Order: sequence, then C-alpha cells, then structure tokens
Amino acid sequence: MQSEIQLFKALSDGTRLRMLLLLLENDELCVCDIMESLQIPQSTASRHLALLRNVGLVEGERRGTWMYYQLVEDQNLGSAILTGLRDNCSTLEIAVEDLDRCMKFIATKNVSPCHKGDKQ
Amino acid sequence: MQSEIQLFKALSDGTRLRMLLLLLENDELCVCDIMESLQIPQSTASRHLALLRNVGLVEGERRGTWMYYQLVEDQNLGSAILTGLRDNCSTLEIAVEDLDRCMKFIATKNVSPCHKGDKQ
DNA sequence: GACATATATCCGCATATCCGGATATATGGA
DNA sequence: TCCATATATCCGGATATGCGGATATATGTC
Repeated sequence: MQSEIQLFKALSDGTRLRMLLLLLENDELCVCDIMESLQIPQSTASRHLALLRNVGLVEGERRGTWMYYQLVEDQNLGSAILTGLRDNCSTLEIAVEDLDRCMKFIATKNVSPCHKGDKQ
Repeated sequence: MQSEIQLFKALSDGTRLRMLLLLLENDELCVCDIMESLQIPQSTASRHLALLRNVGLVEGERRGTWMYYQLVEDQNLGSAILTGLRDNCSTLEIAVEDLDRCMKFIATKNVSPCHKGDKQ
C-alpha cells in the first residue's frame, strides 16, 4: 500500500492542493504560472510539482524552456479524489484568489510570453 | 481547506490505512481487536484511532470498558476514498493477514470476552 | 560559445510526525 | 472503596517534511 500512502502524503499539503485546484481549472500551467498564482518562490513551486509528478497526479511536458504541467487523467484513486477536491474546495477564498491571479498573469503573458510583463 | 489537509494526513500512514481496511470488513472493532490484528502496542493503536476520529473517518462508542470504533458513513470526500481504498488494497498480503488475525482473535473472544483467551 | 530565461536540485534549519514505554483515566465488579 | 481491565494521554527521541536562498542544469538567441 506504499503507493497509496505516498499519494495521500502528496495530497496532505496546502500548497500542493492549491496547485491541483489550479490545474483542475486550467488544462496546463507552467512553473512560472504557478509561482505567480500562489505567490511562492520558484524553488518551492518546482519542488512541489516534482513531488506531485512522482506520485502520478501530474505530468510534465517540456516545451522550449518551459515545463507545462497537467493533471494525469484516469488514475485509479486519484481521479475520484480530484473530483471530490474540486467539489469541496474550488470555491474557497484562497482557491478563487489563486485562480484570479492565474488568469491575470496568463493574460499578461499573451502580450509578452512568460517575461512577467516587464516589456512589450 | 484545512479539513481536507487533515483528512489526507490521516490517510497518509500505513498503520491507519490498515485500521481502515480492517474496519471496512468489520462493522465495529474495539481497541484490543485492532492491536491484536495489527500486532501493535496499545498506545499506538489508541493514538491512531484518536487521530482517525478527530478527522471524522471513524467514530467511537463506549460500551462498558470497551471502546468500539466504526467507520463513519456518508462522509463527503471520505466515503469515496474508503471505497477506492478497499478496491485497491483489500487484497494486499498485509491486509489479508491483519484480517485473518482479527477473525481468529474475535473467535477467541467469543469463548472468553476480551481477555486475550488466557483462560476459559 | 556567451548570455538570458526557465526550471530543477542542493542545503541547512525549523517544524511536524511516528513510536512505544510510562502514566493517567474510566468502568465494572467484589 | 479497592482492584483489575480497557483505553487515553504524556513524554522524549528518531525520522520525515516544509521552506527558500543558493546553485546547477536545460534551452533558445545572438
């Protein structure tokens, strides 16, 4: 049952739950999207995403310098949990705020891709 | 989302998962049933059961000197997880062994209630 | 190849969790 | 009330986890 234990461990952290909630609302996000949305340092974002990937909740795909992460569909236990997580938590204030920052940041990127909007 | 975090924390421990698997197969169990089944000290059994109770996965009812624990039905996220847990883990060797010891111990108790079968 | 950006990993420190023996509490019976 | 049994809680030590700055790696551009 080690894999189930690791799955639940991965889920038992607020930062990682926020990441999953964000990915439930976005097909894919890169690391900088997530650090901006959750307002956390890059090393923290990357470390948590690596952990989520290790337990199979998330998968990453490199495109250029960016790593795009998305939820893994069709996981045994995981999918049921993610559904329940959305039902229970997606309207929480912090989740709404995260998503709001996310949308704003992505909109900025469309003007100037992944340069934090520092120039045109 | 603190309650969800606490729920997942409670689930991210092998001893507690084994307890839940055991309770999925038995309507109710007292602490001594569980310590015998899992072969763990009494303080460990009691501590983990208290934690499971605190997150609402389990409820306890005192009957005489015994505390009988059972799963809480109709939990939001919890019920879906317990179902998935049974599907994934109930046939694991350790779960089968735990259940086997449990059945044997309960049979012994029917001869001599909760005295570890040390006399008739 | 030199450089800039994006991401991953390393490291030390702070905090949380697990374990199980020792102790405290609760209940029933003599 | 005293005692035995069942359970709960306390405690200290070992291990695990989270954090974020520093550093390493990867990729694209010039």
